[in-house]
Amino acid sequence: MLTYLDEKQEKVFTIMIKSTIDKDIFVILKERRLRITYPRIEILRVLKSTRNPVTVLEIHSKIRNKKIDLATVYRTINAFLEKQLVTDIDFKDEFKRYELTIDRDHHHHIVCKICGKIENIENCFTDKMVKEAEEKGYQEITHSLEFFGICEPCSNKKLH
Amino acid sequence: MLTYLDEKQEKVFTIMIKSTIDKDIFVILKERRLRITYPRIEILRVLKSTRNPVTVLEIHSKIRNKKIDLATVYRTINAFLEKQLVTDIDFKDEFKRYELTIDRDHHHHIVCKICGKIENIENCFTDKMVKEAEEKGYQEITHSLEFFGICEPCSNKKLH
DNA sequence: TTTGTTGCAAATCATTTGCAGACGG
DNA sequence: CCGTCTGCAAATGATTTGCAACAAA
Repeated sequence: MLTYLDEKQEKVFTIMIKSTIDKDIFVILKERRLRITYPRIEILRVLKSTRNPVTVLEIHSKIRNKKIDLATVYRTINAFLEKQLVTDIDFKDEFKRYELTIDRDHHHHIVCKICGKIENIENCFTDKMVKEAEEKGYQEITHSLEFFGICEPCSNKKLH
Repeated sequence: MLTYLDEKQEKVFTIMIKSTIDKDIFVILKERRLRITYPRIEILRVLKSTRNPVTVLEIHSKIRNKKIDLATVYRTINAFLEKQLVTDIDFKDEFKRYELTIDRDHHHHIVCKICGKIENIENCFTDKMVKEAEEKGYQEITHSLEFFGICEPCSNKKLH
């Protein structure tokens, strides 16, 4: 058996699964026909608890039980991506980042080019551009949009 | 010596550089304080002749003289990126793509999720969102925006 | 002459994959 | 029990880097 927990803990865990585990997580997985497993519960927990898009490495480091393999995190995130449970976001650095799509309105981000701080841009005005794409004959249109800039604290530091 | 050309050709080339070579390319490189070298001229030529964002591999395969190393293409593209001569574009596949910034208006793209065809979206309406970012205190704001959809031919094929 | 560039080969590093054993339903 | 998921280790593949030779200015 996979020894995430010792024998006693395992029984407790089994009971947890059936009862006290965050109903949301249970439902989310069920709805997408994903099996309810310990790694998936943990990864969802981390995703739900972070406000910014996170890298796979960040997810892995925030998981309590270190027995969960990095490869599992990659595979899980890709499964989530297929089920459109997360979106992938490109901040033009070496890591892909992920964010839950559920429980949040559609939004975008601005990243500080200096310190890397991330803030949300809550409004999205892309309808005219989507219309242009529709006129070209495209269907099922999605978009990815990120902003980059220098935040106030970093601007001030630049002036010494 | 680097044998792009034999001795005679080399002299011809030197003269070309000083006279008949695309003035644009000469000026572009000079303005950015980049040395005028054969690989850079070739890479600029390829970039100027392609209408869609291209990968480093595509650039390399379109270069006439195959002595030019892939690593040189990577280094050159990164130098161009620093000088803001090209922009990098993420289509969420495994390759980064690049496009000349000069000689074109600001625009975005829509990529067919099935066949990969790329078309431009000529209009950009992001000013309200940029304003939101400015209100948060950000300066020197840029953005990356790509659209994804299914093009008309691919939609038709899906219906058999 | 000085400094920047290139070719070549090797290294890097995020991500993927094969497989056998373990788990979920 | 069947089919899916996971851990482990090894592979993959785009991109980067060290270095010595070479070219631009």
